Amino acid sequence: MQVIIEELTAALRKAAKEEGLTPPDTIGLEQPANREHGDWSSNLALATSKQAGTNPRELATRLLSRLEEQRPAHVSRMELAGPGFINFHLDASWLHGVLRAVVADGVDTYGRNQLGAGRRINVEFVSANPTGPLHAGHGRGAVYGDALASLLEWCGYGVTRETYINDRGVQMQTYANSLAARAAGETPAEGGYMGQYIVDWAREMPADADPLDWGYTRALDDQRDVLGLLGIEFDVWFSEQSLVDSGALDRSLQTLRDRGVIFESEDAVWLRSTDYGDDKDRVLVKSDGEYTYLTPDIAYHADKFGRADELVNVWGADHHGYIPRMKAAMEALGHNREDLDVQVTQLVRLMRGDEEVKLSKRAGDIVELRDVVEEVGPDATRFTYLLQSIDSQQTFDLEAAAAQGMDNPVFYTQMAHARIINIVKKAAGAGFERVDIADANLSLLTHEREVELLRALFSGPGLIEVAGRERAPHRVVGWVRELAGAFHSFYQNNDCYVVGDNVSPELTQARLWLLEATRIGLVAGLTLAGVSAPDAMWHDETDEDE
RNA sequence: GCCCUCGUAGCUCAGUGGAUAGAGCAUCGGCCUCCGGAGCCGUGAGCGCAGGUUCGAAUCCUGCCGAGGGCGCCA
Repeated sequence: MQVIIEELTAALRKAAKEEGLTPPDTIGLEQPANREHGDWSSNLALATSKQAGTNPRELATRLLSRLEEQRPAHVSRMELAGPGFINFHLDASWLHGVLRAVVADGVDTYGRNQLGAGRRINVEFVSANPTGPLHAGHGRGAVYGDALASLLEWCGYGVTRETYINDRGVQMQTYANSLAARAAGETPAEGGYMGQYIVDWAREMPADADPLDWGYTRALDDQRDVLGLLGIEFDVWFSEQSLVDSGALDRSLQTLRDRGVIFESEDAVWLRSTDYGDDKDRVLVKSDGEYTYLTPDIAYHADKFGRADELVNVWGADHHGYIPRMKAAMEALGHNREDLDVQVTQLVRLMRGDEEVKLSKRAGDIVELRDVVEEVGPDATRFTYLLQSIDSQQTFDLEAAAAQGMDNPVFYTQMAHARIINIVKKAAGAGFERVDIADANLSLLTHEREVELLRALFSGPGLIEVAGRERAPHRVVGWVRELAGAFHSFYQNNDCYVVGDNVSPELTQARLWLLEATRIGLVAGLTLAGVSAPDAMWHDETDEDE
């Protein structure tokens, strides 16, 4: 599918060499935003004019005459433009090859790449304390982490989805105490968990149950359940306690000691993290003999490095200050700091229309993720979380996310898929089944709307690779919305009926294949987002007979 | 005070160093008997401020202003 880039690049490189220049390793070639600037544009002359000892426009003119001697395939016209760009105008024929390639790939292959080259990558996300339900903020990290994992799989990584359970330490004990207090009809002690869910769960708890064990299971089940609603399943639920039980924690502490990066002071054990870029040294073992939070987490990350080549952590914004010390610790253990990538999700503000949603019915000062999913549905929840870059704070409007209308991006995108399914069904009803693609005359697809659709399909794979590199699944979502938009424009246009009195059977065939390619793109994009591609957006009486 | 993220259209947000910065909603003006109904087409309006690097900066660097978050022998 990228063959057009290779051909144009090769032609440009050849022309540069003929001019006695050493072309850069990667020749700039892009699809200009402005269609008047052609289908493809190269900055080669701008980038090498200094080397050539002439001005960019002069150089571009010379390169153009070289290119004219052996015009690359599909090129209908080339021109010098602006400060020295070389613009290529192509026949629509280059896109017909794209259509064939998309269809040959199918939904399971379209857009895949080998960015990861089979490297093992561990994506850790959610990692919430097993002391209560997940809230809306967790939802953003959960959906982001899951979509990122899917994206990385698509980019040729071997992916492990993992979450860390903070199942030891004071938080757990506080939680158990709070449950016990509520079970006894008392208010939890100062600093305890005050949410309504504690009251509810204490009521469920059998009288003879151990609040710690029972509460742990109850919270984890709740988390697993709500994640399941969103289609999120972890390969590994990693217990912090297991690091103590297995001796892994002591071993990693010993390794740090052996490496000479530990010192003792004021009755505490410290990591000399300032040697590795941290702004202060960190306590690993407190003067009372207890570990800090950091210590088991170091052992945990060391364990993950034993199972993967690269680590990605998805953390909430409130943990960002923790990054330098964890990177320092990994470097102190001999790992590459670049192999630990921490992605930080900024805060989510929940709205319902114009009104800010601050309180959950049950959880005290947070809104439960479960409430969000139940109000807007799994697909819309995922899609909405994924609309924006995690670097920006997000305003999540429950009302808008739940709306059944084209204003809602998830509905809009899924609707494109449903429309395609329906058109194909109607075509079949009119006696049109797709012929073999080799027998279809794709060169009939030259309408502006058709060309736009094909361009969107062309750009998908490149965009997915960029998204994978940038760890930015929201870009895939942006792309699939664009594809849906291109389809809706095509669909709505009165010149582009697939089946109709004014449409030749040959054109119907070509358009059916265009629909199939579009369907593949939509399914691939929606799948990467973890969102369904429904065949219909609603049912009426006649449909329900089936 | 130091660190992180953000600051783009009236609003919510995109934008891999490229040319005239995009989309949705809202405004205004057209269109829609057709495959499926919540549409389609067009219009106006913007890169927080000041420097710097570059042939070229919303993008990279520095400073300032503003918003949010973080700076524990808490987790």
